[in-house]
Formats: sequence, structure tokens, C-alpha cells
Amino acid sequence: MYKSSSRSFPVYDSLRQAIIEQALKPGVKLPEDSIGETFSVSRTTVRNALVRLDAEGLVDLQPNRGASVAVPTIEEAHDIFEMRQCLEREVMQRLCKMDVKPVVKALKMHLAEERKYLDVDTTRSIRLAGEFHILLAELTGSKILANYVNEIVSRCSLVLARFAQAHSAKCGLDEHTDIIAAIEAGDPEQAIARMHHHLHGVQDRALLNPDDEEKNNVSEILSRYISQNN
Amino acid sequence: MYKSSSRSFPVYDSLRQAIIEQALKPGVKLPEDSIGETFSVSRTTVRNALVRLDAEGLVDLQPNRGASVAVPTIEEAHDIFEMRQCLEREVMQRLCKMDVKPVVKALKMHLAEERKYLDVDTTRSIRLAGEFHILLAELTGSKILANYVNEIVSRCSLVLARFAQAHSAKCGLDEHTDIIAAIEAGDPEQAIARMHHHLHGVQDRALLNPDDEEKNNVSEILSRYISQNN
DNA sequence: TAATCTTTGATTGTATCCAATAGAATAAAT
DNA sequence: ATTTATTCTATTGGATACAATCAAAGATTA
Repeated sequence: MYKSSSRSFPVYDSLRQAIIEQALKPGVKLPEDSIGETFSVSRTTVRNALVRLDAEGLVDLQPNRGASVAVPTIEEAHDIFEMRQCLEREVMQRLCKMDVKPVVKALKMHLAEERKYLDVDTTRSIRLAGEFHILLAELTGSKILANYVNEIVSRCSLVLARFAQAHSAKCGLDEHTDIIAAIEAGDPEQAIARMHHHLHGVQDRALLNPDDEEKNNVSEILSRYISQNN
Repeated sequence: MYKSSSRSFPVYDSLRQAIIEQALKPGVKLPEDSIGETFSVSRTTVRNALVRLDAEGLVDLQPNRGASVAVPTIEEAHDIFEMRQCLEREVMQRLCKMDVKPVVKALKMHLAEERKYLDVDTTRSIRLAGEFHILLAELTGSKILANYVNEIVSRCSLVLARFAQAHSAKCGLDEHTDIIAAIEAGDPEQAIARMHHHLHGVQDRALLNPDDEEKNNVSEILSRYISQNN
């Protein structure tokens, strides 16, 4: 849908990657000028990239106030995860109806890659874990479903960046293995159940934190200190 | 997600509406110059709107060749309808879990509106029929789900414009009534079944046409005449 | 005549420019 | 001392301008 030939694509792609990998954290300002300088392009070009990212929900583009990395609220966080459950459920449903042999083969190859970088390259490991879910969606053959999953997985990264502890981002390799096994068995019920359990785990580690919403909420944090000083 | 204060919004919104209502048919070129003239804005502004529409899949923006209304293939058409089934199923599921009273009230008000313009104002009638599905999604309270449904309903309009007969676009008022009844009864199974049936009907009328894909395919049409001339 | 090359006109891609706005810093007033 | 006005600066919104590209028409060749 987005042609890589344009000059704005590298800008879009880099920003996207940086946001997903949490190098650019929620709320960080994205001034057109400085971004244009780093990529040696004009503001016009940067703007195009920002508009696309805004449409995807990764960037918040406010009139006359510029762009910043989107800051999901706790309500949006739940909304995003619920939507993800719905979409990935559909992926499981469809995959189990297909000829699972080539599907399983592709998945196992990816799994090997995941295992290879586990405990070696954390950034890459997290990226691969996310791409596992995108691969699942792509294997259904539905471009639209794959697109939606891709989008929702990105937004989940944003949610994790906002609410989760550092280590809770990596989703379990074993659970990925179990999901593949269920698909290989052609058992949709089990595949769906395992995916649900897997995603629920990620969600819980993110949204049931002791810090929870207070993490970036100054007044909440300060309120804990008031009583101590009295 | 998209702020209406900007100057590009009216351009975006008008184009979108025109495409959905099939005033701009699939494949029609959208030159930046002439669009800018009609709205009295610069190409920069038009371009922004086009980028957004491209991201939504309503417009096809090809490098150095400009924008045109997207032309879904028959495969994409099926893909879009399948995705729609998935999303609207989720809507039914969620609505039935809620307090259905205010939901049903809002739906019945909308239905009255639909009935009012049936056989009176065809354009408005079709628009209202589409908005019924968007209203359903909005009533779940999930912004993201509502957004996706909105997008997929628009793309379904494109599919209808490409493949369906003129009259097959209007989706039945009675079926909408039945769906509301199922929600009112708090019966998710039935609500889902009725929605599925409803959407399947729309899909069939569109994609099981005698013309089918050949509608805009010159070589296919001409091939029917070759044998007659021999 | 058919095929390939060349030119031309129209349209897009992108940089630059100026006006408008927001937010900060300073000054004035209560 | 705290609030309210008033600059001032940084940044965005959007128009314009020019270079790059494409598609079609015309010219050239076989």
C-alpha cells in the first residue's frame, strides 16, 4: 500500500521501527525540522511520513502543536489488546483450515531464528517475537488481515512502552512452540485457546503492574510522599 | 485521529464521501491540480488528503503516476468481505454482553431514520444503511473496533462499485430490524448468525453477478463477440 | 507498414518561503 | 507575591517554485 520509492518512506520506516523498539518513547516530541536534518530531506517529506504514522495510530499529530509519539491511555491499552485477541483468534481459525504443512514449516524456521537470538541480542529477540505474530497473519494469505495484525502489534508495543516493566516485553518462546504444535495438529480450538492464553499473559504482565497507570503520572507518585512527611 | 481543523480535512472528507457513494468510481484519476482548484487549496494540501486516503485503502497512490480511486480485484473483494464478517461478528459478540437497553434505543432511532428515507432518497438511504453498521460498532465503546469497521465498510462500498449491479447496494431494512431484535433478546448466537446471513447476502448480490469480474474487463467482454463473427 | 526513437506537454516529487500560531520569557499591574 | 499583559522565539500550516518523471504524439528508420 505504501510505495518504498518515495523519499518519505525511509523516514516513515525508521520512525516506525524506533517507536516499536521503544527507542522513541511515548510522548516524545517529533519536530519536523530536526527529523528532516537527520534524514537530509525537507519538512514536506517528513510531514508525509508523520501523516502516515498518525493514520496508523503510532504518532499523535495535533494541529499547530506538531507530532509526538502517541501516548495510549489505560483504556486504549485495554482496547488495543482486546482487538488484538479478536484478530489473532481469526488468524488461528483460518490457519487451521488450511494445508498446515507449509505453514508449520515456515513457522518452525522462524522459531529457530527466535531461539538463535534469545539471550544473545535482546532487541532483535523482541523484534523477532513480534514478527512471529505478523508471520502467522501473513500465512493466512489475507493481505488485509495481515495488515491489521501488523498495525495492532505495533500499537501493542506502544502500550508496553507506556505501561510495562522492561523485561515483560519478551513473549515466551515456549508458548510460540505450543501454538505451532496446535496448528500442526489442525486443532482450531486448542490453537485459539493457546493464543488467547499467550496474549493474555503479555497483557497481564503489562497492565497488571504494581506501578500501573501511575508510572508516568507525577501527581499520583507525589501523593505517596505527602503522608510520609506529616 | 484526524483533526478537522486542518485545511486538508474537507478535501479528504469530500473525496471519501464521493468514493463511498460511488460518485467517483474505481479507477478514476484524481489529479492534484484540479482537485486543488475545486477546493481552492494548494497541491500540498490535496496531497495530504490523498496520502490519508491511500493509507485507508480507498485511493491508490502510485509513484510518479498520481492518485486514482482504488480498484479492488476479485480476490481483494473476497478478502475484504471475509474481514468484515470477522469484525462485525466481534461487534455482535460485544454488544450482547453489554447493557442492551440504551444500545437498542439508539439502534431503533437510527432504524426510524432509515425507514424515513427508504424509496425517497436513494443516496441517503444507502448512506444510512452503511452508517447502521458503523453505529453498531461505535456502540461497543471500542474506538479501535469502530475505526476498523468504518474502514472496512468504506472498502466494501468500493467493492460494490466495482462488481455489483446498481440496485444490489442497498442492504435490507428488515434484516437490520431482525439483528436489533436479536441484540434486544441478548442472544449472541442469533445476533451473530443474523449478521452473518445479512452480510453474506450483500456479498452474494455483489460477487455472484453474471457479469462478475468481466464487468470492466474489456478483453473478457470482447472475447464473447469473437465467436459470433465467425 | 510496423517498430523504435525523440520530443513535447502534463503531472508529480520535493525544497523553499512566508504567514499564522503556540508557548516561553519578560514586563506591568494589582 | 501573584496574577495578567505583552513581547519574542521556535515551530507549524500551507502556497509557490522548480526539477524530475511519465505518457502520448510525432519523427525516424528499417
